[in-house]
Amino acid sequence: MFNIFESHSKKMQRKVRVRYAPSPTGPQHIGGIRTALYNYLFAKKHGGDFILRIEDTDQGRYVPGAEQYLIDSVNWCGFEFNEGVHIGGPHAPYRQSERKHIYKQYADQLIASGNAYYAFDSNEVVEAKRKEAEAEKKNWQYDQFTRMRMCNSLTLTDTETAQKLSENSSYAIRFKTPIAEDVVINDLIRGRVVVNSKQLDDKVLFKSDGMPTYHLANVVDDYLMQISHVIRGEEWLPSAPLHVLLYKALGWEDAMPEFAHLPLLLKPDGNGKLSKRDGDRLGFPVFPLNWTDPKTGEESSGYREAGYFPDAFLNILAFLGWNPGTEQELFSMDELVQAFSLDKVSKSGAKFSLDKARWFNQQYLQKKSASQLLALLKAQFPSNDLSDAQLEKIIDLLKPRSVFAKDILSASDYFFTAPSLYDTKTVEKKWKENSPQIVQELQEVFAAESDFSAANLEATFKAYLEEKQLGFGAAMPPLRLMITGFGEGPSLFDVMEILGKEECLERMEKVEAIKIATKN
RNA sequence: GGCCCGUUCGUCUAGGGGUUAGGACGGCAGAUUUUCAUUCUGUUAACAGGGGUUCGAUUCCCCUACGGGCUACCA
Repeated sequence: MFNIFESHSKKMQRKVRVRYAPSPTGPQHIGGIRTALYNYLFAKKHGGDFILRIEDTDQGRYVPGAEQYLIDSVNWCGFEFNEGVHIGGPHAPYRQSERKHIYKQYADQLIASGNAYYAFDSNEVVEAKRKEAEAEKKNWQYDQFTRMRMCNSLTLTDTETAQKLSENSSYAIRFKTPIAEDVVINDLIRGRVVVNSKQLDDKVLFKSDGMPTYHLANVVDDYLMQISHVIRGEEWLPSAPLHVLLYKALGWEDAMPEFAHLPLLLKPDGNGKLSKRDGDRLGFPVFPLNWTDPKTGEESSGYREAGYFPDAFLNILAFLGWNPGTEQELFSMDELVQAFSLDKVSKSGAKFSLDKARWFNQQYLQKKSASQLLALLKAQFPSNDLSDAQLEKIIDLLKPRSVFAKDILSASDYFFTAPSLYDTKTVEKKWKENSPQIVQELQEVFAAESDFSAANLEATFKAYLEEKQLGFGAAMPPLRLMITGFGEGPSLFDVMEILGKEECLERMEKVEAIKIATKN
């Protein structure tokens, strides 16, 4: 007990160093980015470092561009690494393929200490064993119960082993899992998890191709890079006991990082964890940025291109599996860093909600000023001779009706082009027998006005209604139809003010067009 | 199959031995608005089931069910 306390407090004093360690097998989906984010938040909260390490020990699955994609994604979200493949650092290189020379010595060390052994069994032999067991509906694994019946340095004599090695026989190095030992993981999110080592198989640590497996490379690098906390997805929980055992076997128990296994992001439609292959199938992007598969050319859409703001996306991600325990929902990055805590991370998997995501973006859109949005949208507006002030007015008018910035763009057409088509439903419902006459009369009334401000237009309009004993419903919809082509939208007098007298009168001229040109 | 993790409104979640089980999204209704949207108000809806422990359990324990993960010389 005393010892546990001591080593615990020693760990608490360590400088916080966390890493995000993806395998470059394709674009990281939102779950991966969330893991990166939580690592970052945890690091910053504790004044620590955040490291990017690329775990590319499986050459067969390497996908070019995946690494850069991840870096671009993280940058778009607004956070950064302190060390990593792209920026270097005191523990460079940060790509495991470039650290290849490092791992063998630790595998050798494990063999020397009796914690690992050479396994000469071919893939076929092992596969055959599995198939055989499967046929009997049993499970077979290379473990403490079967290893003495296999071809390895445990069953071979030393000279036989030495001969095999000198013959350049293909071999792997397997971990010699301790016999029936309770392995304890004190997970920061899940609490105490105990697994008996007899359940574990003798995992390959070093592959016959000269590369380490994930397990070895991961533990070695975390140790060498002085990682204090391993924050990763729940899919790693089953191999955490192996990792703990490896730290012990390597004599690094005191330097072992703390573990925190994050809940998974689930598919919103049925079952299973969210995966890369879900692509666009789910009706929402699963990737932060657009991605084109270099092999198949298949394209997947990203949040950036879908129109999400990075700060909104960040907020959405942060809340998928974490909450501050207060009722605040909108968080800036700084606020997230302040509020983040691992013990507020939930234990169960979360399903993504498109509605909630849209709501977040809408909140962020409303918070942006017209000038901020103008900077974003100016180049995309159709060519026009409106002043920035007028464009900002348009933005302010359209903003409350929008979820994405691009919604403002698509709703602003009639400010730049006179409608040539008119909304069918509105025409059917609101364009009455007397509508042409009302529009014509209003045109005359407005033509007489020199003050084309929204306030004056409204007053004039109301005076006209008064005089003619008409209700709003008789005059407003037809007028709006003529000016914008739609049955709904922002305050029409504001629209007219921006459009100006000449343009408005011109649009009101085309009462005949209503009958021939409609749209849905 | 085995091992491990999980389970509060439809969704994200708060809470935690005694609460009217709270919030947000969505839905619905109403108010505001020339219309639409915004905004505001109200409303809808949950502790998987069964056993314990306890004066009392949704909260603690066990079992079951369900969901998920892992079970590769992939990560």
